[in-house]
Amino acid sequence: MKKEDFVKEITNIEEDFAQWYTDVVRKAELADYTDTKGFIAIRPYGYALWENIQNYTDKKFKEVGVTNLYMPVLIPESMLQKEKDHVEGFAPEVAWVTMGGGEELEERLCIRPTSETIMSTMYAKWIKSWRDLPILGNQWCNVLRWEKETRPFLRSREFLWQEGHTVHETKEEAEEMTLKMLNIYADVIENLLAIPVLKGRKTPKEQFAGAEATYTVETLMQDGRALQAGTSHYFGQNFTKPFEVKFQNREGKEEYAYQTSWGTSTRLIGAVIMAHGDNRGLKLPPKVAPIQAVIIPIAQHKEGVLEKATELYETLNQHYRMKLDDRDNCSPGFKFNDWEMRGVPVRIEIGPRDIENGVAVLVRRDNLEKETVNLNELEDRLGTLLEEIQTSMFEACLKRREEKTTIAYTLDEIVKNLKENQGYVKTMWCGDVACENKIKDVSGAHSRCIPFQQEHLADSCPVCGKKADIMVTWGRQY
RNA sequence: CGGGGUGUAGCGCAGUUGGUAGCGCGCGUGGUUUGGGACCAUGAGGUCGCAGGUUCGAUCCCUGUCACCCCGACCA
Repeated sequence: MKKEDFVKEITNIEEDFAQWYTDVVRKAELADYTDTKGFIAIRPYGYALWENIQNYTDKKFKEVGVTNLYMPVLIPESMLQKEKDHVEGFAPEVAWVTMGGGEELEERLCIRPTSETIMSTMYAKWIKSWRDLPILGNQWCNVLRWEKETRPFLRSREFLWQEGHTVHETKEEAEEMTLKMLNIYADVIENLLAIPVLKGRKTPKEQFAGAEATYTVETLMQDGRALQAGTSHYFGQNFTKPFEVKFQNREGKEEYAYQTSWGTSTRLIGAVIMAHGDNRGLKLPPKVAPIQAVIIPIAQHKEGVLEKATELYETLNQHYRMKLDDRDNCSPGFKFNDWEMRGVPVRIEIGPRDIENGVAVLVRRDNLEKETVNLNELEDRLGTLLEEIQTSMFEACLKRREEKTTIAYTLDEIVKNLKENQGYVKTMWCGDVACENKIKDVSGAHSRCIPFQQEHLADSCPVCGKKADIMVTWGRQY
């Protein structure tokens, strides 16, 4: 087969980013479409990625005292109705169960789009006194949202996520928890997934249905579109009042508790694909890669090659997630491309020539640089190389984000910058939702957030010209 | 949900002015190969997205529907 034919295997990333994305999802065997719209099958390689994200995140949760629990997938309609804003926000995309055991149900049950209502209901039963607080619960589960437009990992009708729901004695403690969890998300995304985040608070318009404040970690993809990667909400007493989550405080008086919730999903897999990938396919940061290095024997039928490769595998596999590709029905060249498509950070080539010289060849996926390493230094070098790759992938991503971030002082500039550069546009904002809507209408960009790191760019709002002292970052989103 | 596009073998595509299908890759088997997508031989694999309609006959024409992709509106 000629080389040009293989190039067509996935769409060129510069030509059609969206198609490139779905090609990579399929060719790297992360996920596949099923017969039901918006429901994907996550394949073993994609699920392994999710498990690595889960393990890292779950450990961070537990370090701050969060414990896992599980709530039912079905929620009675009356329970969902209790918080007005929340229902209004979610009702349009809820799926309902109306039959059971062949009979119509007395009350229809919704398939959870999120679990604030049932969590609050159960917490109300468990909380009597201030001594029962805080409750720091989290569940790893699936939820359903009947989306119109779907795309693997980024927006499917069913998705896997974690949702944490905590209840506190005081407003201050709940607010502190909200930010603590946001910082864990930032840690996961930056340190594990090698994607820089923009931390900030959502504008009231973009806030979660029922929240008093929503904080977000925003990421930017290679095509310049923004992706909300995780959110953390402070609810105040918005849910504890209708759900009667009450406790006797230290003075013996009955009081409503303060609540938070926070979530991140398999969408993070989509973020990894779109933040790092290239025309060879997926590019995985070493820390999250299911396979950190693949060993490819060259001329493996020759005396001693496979033995040496196996020996290397067994040694390295004690400290790294390794794979030995000993398939005898494909050529080395095929294997190189195959593992590049799957984004494995390092490839180790070992052939007769290397064995004779006591070396192996290491090739890094991120920039395809090759180096020859003595076998007795291989283990150490692999370790430092994986760290180097992790760091340089983060830096490359950060650099792209900086290049795609601009400042605008007028409405025209916002539109112009988004058209020319995509990416983030920073402006001042007066705080009026009318100006926010205006920007969305003319540019197609939503406010990403009010970044924690504020800058004073100007004195007035680019839309209405009134006094503005809030800086907002805008961008077109997924 | 509006505008546009695409559905033929696992993947990429031909094709039949209406007479029920072919190519390349991949896959099975045997052999030769192996430092960037190997080669020879041989073989398996398709109710032409689905449902109606027109017709002696539909993969092809008509209608509907479903799925996927793109651009908008809505959302993790």
